[in-house]
Amino acid sequence: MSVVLNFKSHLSELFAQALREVAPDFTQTEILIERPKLATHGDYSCNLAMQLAKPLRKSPRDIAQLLIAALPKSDVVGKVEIAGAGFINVFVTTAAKQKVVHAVLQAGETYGRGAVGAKRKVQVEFVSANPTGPLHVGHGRGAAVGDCLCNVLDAAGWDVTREFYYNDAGVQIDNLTLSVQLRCKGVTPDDPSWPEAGYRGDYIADVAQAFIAKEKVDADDQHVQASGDVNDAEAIRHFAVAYLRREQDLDLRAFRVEFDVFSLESALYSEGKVAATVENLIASGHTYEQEGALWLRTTDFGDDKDRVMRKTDGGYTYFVPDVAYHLGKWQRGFQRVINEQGADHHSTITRVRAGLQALNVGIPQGWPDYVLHQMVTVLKNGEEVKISKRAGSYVTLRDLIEEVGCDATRYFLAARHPDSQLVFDIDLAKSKSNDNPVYYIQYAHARINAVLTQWACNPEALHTANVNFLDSEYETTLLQKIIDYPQVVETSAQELAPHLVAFYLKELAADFHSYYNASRFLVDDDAVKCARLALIAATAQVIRNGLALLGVSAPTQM
RNA sequence: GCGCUCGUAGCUCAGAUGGAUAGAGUAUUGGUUUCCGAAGCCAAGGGUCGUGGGUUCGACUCCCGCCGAGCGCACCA
Repeated sequence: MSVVLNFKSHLSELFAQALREVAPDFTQTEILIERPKLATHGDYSCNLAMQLAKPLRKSPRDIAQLLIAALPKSDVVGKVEIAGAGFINVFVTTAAKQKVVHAVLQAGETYGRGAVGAKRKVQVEFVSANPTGPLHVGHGRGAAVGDCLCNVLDAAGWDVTREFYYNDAGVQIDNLTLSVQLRCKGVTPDDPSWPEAGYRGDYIADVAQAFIAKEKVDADDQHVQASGDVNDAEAIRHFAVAYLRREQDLDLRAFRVEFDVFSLESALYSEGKVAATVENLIASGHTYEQEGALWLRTTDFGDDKDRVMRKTDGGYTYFVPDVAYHLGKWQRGFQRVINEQGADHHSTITRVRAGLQALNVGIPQGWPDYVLHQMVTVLKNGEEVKISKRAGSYVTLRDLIEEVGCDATRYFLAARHPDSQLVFDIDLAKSKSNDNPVYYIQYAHARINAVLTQWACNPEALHTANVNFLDSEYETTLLQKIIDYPQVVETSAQELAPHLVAFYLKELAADFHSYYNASRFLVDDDAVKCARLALIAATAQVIRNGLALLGVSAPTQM
């Protein structure tokens, strides 16, 4: 006999059976089981009776009465009540809830993992910063959200590939090359001859110095040796890109973010994929020539105006390699592709999708998915810091990690809905870092560890604890919260909203802290002691599992 | 002007698929430790969910108008 812990789906099945008996003609009605906000409304609530009121021409409360009478017997279901306009409120038996403790202790770090992803291949592209400067706060948000999203999808059973795409061709790289070259020749940004589009940050001087010193750089499986020849623009370009890629990589590593695949824009050209894509688009009949340029009729696919593909100078606009790149993602067999980007890139969505539709190779409309995070505003000394790459005014991800710490930075950047703008107050994060909710969660974990350490027995003994003793209000609340965890992971993956995990953990920690303050654990009665310790050990496990999804550490002491 | 995202407590933010009395944290005020970690706990005050309509048994949630904020509107990426 398997232990029922997914009460939601279990109840859903019970109500489906009752529905077949009460209203055989309406078995298609969707059965919604939700968690009521108020404890007095039970553990789970069903509004089926209200939905059936109209078609059955009966009062919701009467229908509720019939449904309850037809509900199959289950060990899970305790009290069932009709409330309000016709809600059916179900109270789950404490015995059923108590079973979660051993389930968690047995499952360990796999507790909360699900199978809805069915091992389907999903690719998440995120950060994808151009190698023209250090990573800043905005990239940090992308890194935190993207990485947590990957963790959550993985936990939900998807086969996740993390990918970083970088533009190592095009005008911005030309500007970078020129800027480094000028620096090599001793020209500084305050010189009147410094180009308008040049990069002015101090890091340009670092790159130039390294190039002149003939340094060797390892990045993305490439090993680049600087020639030191300041007149060789191609050598400078190659070196500068590798150098900045290495710097970004070090930052990402310090932020605990790792990628499976790095894709280069230049490779799309050298492998002929851009040219092939252009030919296919021309063959599709969705292009035309006008004023010496080649256009794609993106208005055929919902864009507000057509877009240039090939400029009058013969070069391609950026979105052509983008389409080629995404075609490649499709051909690599990803049923699902998610692009995590800053909201300032939202205009590319329509263009890329239009290009893919125009290719007419069976890519579904609305493919790929996008998660766009809104902009991050940085406050320092109470004033907004304007971020300008060219001017070199920056708040780098490295600064944040060093000043605030990796855990707090990750939590802060991932714990908000991507759609909402984020104010990162550096002074607050630095000077009052104890206010950060991440410490509240970690503290709960450390506290549990302290108790278990003082108990000084083998935790294996907890596997045989008699959980029947866990019946106080604090305990059932905590049990229910632990039971909710797998559902949180699933919803988080479904909504592409990793911040839900962060909020859940805060609630879990709060339930634990309340329990902790109202209870004693190292009591004389061995059976009671083991039961309580088993519960908090399970709580610690869920905290660890949740923090792991956020990429935040779970210290045993702090 | 057009498009995307948003507007919830003084501040920072949750409220998936419409549900019952809209929630946390922080700040403010008061209480809490001879006892396992007080980075904690308990309690109080604080709201016309930007605004005006609409849809229905029911709207913070869906639709329309208006006001406000951010981001886009290149043969840059």
